[in-house]
Amino acid sequence: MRKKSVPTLEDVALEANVSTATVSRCLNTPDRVVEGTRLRVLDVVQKIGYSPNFGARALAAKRTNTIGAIIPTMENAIFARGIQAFQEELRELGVTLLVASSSYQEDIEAEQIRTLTARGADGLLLIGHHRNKEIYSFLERQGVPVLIAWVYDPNEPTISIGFDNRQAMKDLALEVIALGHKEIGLISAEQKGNDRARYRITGVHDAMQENGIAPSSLRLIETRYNIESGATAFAEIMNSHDRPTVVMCGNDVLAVGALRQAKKMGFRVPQDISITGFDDIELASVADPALTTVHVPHREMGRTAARMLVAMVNESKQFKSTQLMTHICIRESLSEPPLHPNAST
Amino acid sequence: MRKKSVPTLEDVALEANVSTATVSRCLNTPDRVVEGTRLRVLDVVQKIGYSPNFGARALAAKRTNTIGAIIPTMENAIFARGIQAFQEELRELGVTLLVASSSYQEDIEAEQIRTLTARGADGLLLIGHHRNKEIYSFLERQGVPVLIAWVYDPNEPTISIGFDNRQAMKDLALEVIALGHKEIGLISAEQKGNDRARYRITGVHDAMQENGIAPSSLRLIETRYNIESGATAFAEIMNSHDRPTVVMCGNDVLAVGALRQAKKMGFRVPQDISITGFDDIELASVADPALTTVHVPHREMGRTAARMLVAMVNESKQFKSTQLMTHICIRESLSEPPLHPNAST
DNA sequence: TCCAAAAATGTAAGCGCTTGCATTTTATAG
DNA sequence: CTATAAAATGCAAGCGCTTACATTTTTGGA
Repeated sequence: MRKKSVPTLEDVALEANVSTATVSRCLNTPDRVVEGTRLRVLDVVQKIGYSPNFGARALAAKRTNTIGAIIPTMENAIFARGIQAFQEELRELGVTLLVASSSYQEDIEAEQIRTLTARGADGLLLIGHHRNKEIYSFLERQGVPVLIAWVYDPNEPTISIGFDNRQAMKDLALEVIALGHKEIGLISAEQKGNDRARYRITGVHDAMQENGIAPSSLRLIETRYNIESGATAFAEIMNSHDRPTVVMCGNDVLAVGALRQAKKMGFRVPQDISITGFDDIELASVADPALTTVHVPHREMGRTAARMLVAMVNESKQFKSTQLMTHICIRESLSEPPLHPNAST
Repeated sequence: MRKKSVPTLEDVALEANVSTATVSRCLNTPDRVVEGTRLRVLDVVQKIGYSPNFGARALAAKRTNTIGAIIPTMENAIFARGIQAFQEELRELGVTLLVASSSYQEDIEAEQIRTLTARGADGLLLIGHHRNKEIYSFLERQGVPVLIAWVYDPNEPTISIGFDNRQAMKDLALEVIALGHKEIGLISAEQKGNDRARYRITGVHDAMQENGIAPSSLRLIETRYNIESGATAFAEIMNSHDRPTVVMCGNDVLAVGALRQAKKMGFRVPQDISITGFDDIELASVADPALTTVHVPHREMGRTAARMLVAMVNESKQFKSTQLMTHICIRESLSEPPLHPNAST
């Protein structure tokens, strides 16, 4: 029976007849070891299947080559593409990514932040600015650089990479209004702890204001982020006595839910009711009718975020927030309002 | 200026006037410390914002309360729901989840396995049985229990939790054939290194065989896992001289791509061509027409996997593979074959 | 009040690795 | 061939934590 315990640096050293220091150097700074020795050592490493203990390494070297990311959810595609790109780029930079998800809950996020930090993440990617002050000071105390993604807000103290949610949604709302819509419904994710949602709502308000439509006339429903909730919210809006002519949605997932519910309730989209989304995830173009939405450059955001964060870890100079541009993606689900709004159903 | 360095156990001990052992116990086995002391210590912990160093802890305790999972991709929803459930359950068990994705590449997966192991994952969740022998022996040497998910195959030496991909696909194919289809197309993920794909193909073969249809008549295309590829493959199949009357797809993502392409090419689904999927992810019910597919109990699989794996880590007794049942989910995209197959387009 | 057993706490030895510094070996030049 | 600088390697001190074992304190019965 093979010796059960996992081989350590020392085992390699003994077997290769060198000191542990040399083995360590073979692994970390190979050019500081003469070729013969190096080959011999690496051979032994192979042979006995040595694999360095990460904890010990982190402890001794105070560096882990690891970056953590905490996203609100893995369950829908909103963050998936961006994170995937983030991970790919990190890999190329020789950095490992640890992902955790918080289920949109602040306390869970805080816990995950502690976990990842304790695990020695050299840097952290977080979504959105909104979170407890204490967390920021904790992070600062730990000396862990943080990059905020999916938002661009140069006024926040923490560096961010992303887009202007408020402006993007405003642009879309302007488009909607330009088509003649005055009665607007909005299905949003819950604002609490979610600044993206908040910014987007404000964007709609802005556009209404600018066109002399009272922002208070907005039919706003806040709900959880999934298709079902989108459907329910849509039903609620459409069953009220003053139906809007367009239902804008805080993201594509909600919009797809709305779309489905519209179909179920017998509304034709966009003839009877227009629906818009946000994010331009795959779902948006697959839906029928295809969703008019705001295109977000997820992959670009992920890759850039990776490079920025790694730079932040390595260099201590001051970085600045980066803005990415979104654009409106006109597809089929948005048109002029019907002439006789309540004709159908 | 505050002292820059991160507080350690010793700092807490000094401040609270106890030994480091006591502080450690307050954190790990609070009932072994008298209340007064415990409160005082925890107070100090709070005050100076102490957070234990994971590496040191893992090093000393030889246990990390962490489980790793490596999935082929985060980019589409196939694994998302299962992993989300897995994570939720782990959380309840007080275990942290580390997720990595391999982009369907064996070498990347091997690397991630090493990484997660080195990081001290107490156990590992992997998808599918197929991988290099060496990896299994490496894992065994490291003493890291492994659970394979998304597959059930009691003949494999490694414990698995999942469903019988072959049988499930066979059942669906039987259904398809029962409707009268004889000309069958199949869009599959690449078989290489993907036993789920392989099992599913075999399942279709089985059903054909059983009905006296030559398995060799199957129009099979292997492609990458995304909507676009599904669309391309569908076009290829339908542009060939002997079109099938039904295109089965290895998963819903491919099926949605096929659906989209069908629409684009002017085929009515299911009147002109039937399409089926596999997995029953959200996309399937949202698509138009809604996809006939195989429902996989993702959440149940995730939760059960979590409990099993944690048990495997804690108890060393022998575990056995668990099978979950799938069922066919009949929706709109499948019907009888058209009377005059090549009437349209 | 005293004593043994139980409970609480302290002491200190590692866990496996990196790295500054000391020592040995090799290369270079005179 | 020798002296010296440079390269390679070894030595050993931690990194921050857990835990077996030792010591001190508390508890409770006689």
